[in-house]
Amino acid sequence: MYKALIIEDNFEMRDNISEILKLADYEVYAAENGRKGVEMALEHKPDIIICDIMMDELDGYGVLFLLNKHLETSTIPFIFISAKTQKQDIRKGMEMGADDYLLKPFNDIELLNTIETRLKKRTQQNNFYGNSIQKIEPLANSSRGLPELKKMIEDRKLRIFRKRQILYYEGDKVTGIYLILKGKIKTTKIADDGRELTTAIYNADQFVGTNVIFSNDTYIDNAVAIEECSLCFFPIKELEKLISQYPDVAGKFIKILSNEVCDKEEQLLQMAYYSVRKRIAESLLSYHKHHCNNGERINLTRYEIANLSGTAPETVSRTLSDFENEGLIDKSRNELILLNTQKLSKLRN
Amino acid sequence: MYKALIIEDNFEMRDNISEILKLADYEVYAAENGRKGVEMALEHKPDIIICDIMMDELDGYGVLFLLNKHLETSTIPFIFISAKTQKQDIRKGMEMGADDYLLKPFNDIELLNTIETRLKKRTQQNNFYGNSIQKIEPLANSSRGLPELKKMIEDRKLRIFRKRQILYYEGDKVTGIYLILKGKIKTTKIADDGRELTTAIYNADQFVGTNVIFSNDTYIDNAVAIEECSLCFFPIKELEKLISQYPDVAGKFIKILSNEVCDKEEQLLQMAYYSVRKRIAESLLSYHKHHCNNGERINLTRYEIANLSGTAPETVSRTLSDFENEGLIDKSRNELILLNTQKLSKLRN
DNA sequence: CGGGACATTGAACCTAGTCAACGTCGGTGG
DNA sequence: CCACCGACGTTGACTAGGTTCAATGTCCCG
Repeated sequence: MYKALIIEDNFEMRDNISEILKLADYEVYAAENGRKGVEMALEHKPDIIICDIMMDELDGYGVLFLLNKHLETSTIPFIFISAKTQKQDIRKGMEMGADDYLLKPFNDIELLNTIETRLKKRTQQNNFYGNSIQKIEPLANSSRGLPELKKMIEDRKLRIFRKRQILYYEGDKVTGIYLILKGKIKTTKIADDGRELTTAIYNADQFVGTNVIFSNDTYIDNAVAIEECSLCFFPIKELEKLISQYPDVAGKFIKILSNEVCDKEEQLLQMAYYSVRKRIAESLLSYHKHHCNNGERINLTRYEIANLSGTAPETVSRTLSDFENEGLIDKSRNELILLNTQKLSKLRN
Repeated sequence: MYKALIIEDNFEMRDNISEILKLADYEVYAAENGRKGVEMALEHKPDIIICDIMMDELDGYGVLFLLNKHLETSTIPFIFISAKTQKQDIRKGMEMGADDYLLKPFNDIELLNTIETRLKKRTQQNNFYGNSIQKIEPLANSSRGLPELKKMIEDRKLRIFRKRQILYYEGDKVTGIYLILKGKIKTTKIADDGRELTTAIYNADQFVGTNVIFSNDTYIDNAVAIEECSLCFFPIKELEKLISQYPDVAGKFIKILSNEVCDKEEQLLQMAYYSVRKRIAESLLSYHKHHCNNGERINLTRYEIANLSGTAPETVSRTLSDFENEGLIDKSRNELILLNTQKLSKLRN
């Protein structure tokens, strides 16, 4: 029997939903404001949470934010209910990690369907989780501390992030870092005028946010899922404790970090002195090398390529057309193929 | 009684110098080629080495290179003798860490003077060394491994680098990293067309070359002394062993590295989207903040500022003139004073 | 005092950003 | 099912910022 938690300040609405769910054989908990909702979630560990957005004591976004901070509640499917049809509101909810959206008014069927879909999806994820943990094996290959690291991975449930969902913003208080089990994450920095620079793209088996370990209270860049991802979250304190105990874990992160420094230095040189043409070529080559394993195509938008190479989208468009004319690449609207990586890597400046 | 080692393939020359030195009460060893010279240096640990450049088996540069790799011999004063008056040859020798240059022909007085000067200088350095080790104290403040690190620092003799002397080149095999006791070091990368980007400037109490720990076989940037420096060298293997043993040492380096990553990301953003005007301002501010503690002036050449901000020296010149007209800085030929750091940091792009 | 390194200034040129118009695709709603 | 909208891509024209080349000036060192 599944446990469901309803957080809704309107009495009628709350009662109504409770009734429906009880009839559908759920064990139902109900809270009349956000604060109580969070308390109940932590106490009862429900299997699913349905939460209104507009509430007095603590609104739905706040509830989601708080629950995400606790490991035990961060993986519970979370459904917003709201009359807000504004796209940006939905977007905001999704970015924060809500799993679904119920728009008022909705009927019983819609409600139950939505909940069931989410529960089913979560079950699938947990099955998948069994596989992805094996992929971690090589990461935790030997000696003392790394098995502990592996155990940390196993202990925690994985978290699913949707495309475009935000892991953290620059300036957010540091909670922890993420290991990617599946999918791609990009980290970005935003310039004063709003232009965005993609500082890195991470793949499965890589850590995101390592640059805050032992150094920062707040994140110094933004991290966003660029496709559906499953991630494993490591609370910073536990991780730092682990590092302080096990030199092999520490060594692993030193290695990761010094590689990052090397990469960034290289990027820096390119940014400083290479022509846009060359920078775009390098961006494509690098992306291809790290993220297109078996003949996969490059599926970045012009805008994303521009952010990677620090240019304007129009310039990317032009340059790609040039490349195509010169027989260096093949391009369609949303796919790129590198035809001559040799030549691409040896462009004149 | 000082021990002197002469490495010289010409018999007459070698014999001649030996005689002079013996008369001056040195204990003299002589080798007739580079290979033997290195062996003897390692065996006898002389107090000073006089070495010819042009030799068959192993030339003077090779001797110096090999001796620098061994800790026990790397701090021995090293004097080249050569008929080469070419400036670039002298420069090369100096860059490699030779302490002085004797040009053929030279007389007895010149020889003895040169040797004595070097020996005296080395003694002074060793005295100074007693102070600088105390400066390290705060670095090795607590807990288990850091005292070991401190011991490593104490155990090894410091090495003096002259202005413009090279610590390592990009592509060189990694031997170790350096801790700065006094002076400033810059790391640079060179673009294909020869333009140079300064990736960082390091100060006393900072480590240079941390980005190779656990990751690279060869250095990925160049490191040069920008003023007279005393450095402490850590062989990479010993350091990595220490890190593997002591988590607090590891933690220290993780902290250093993640800070570096953060810095470089910020630089990257600036390089990508900031105007040259703003980049130059940021370079000045950053240099001022980190390297001009108590009202010191900024003493970088236009060329160096250009390398820091990824521009052309002419542009720096122009921009600085603009800044001066706007009352933001005061400048003379070789000194800059920031008059209005507030305004400088808030330039429009 | 002369040479060389560094700094300044001018002028020409060119790369890449910006603004704008238009094309194309996919999804949504009437 | 079609029309429309919005997001993304392409192309053109214009512009400005910055590099480059070159000439000249200034300081420091031997």
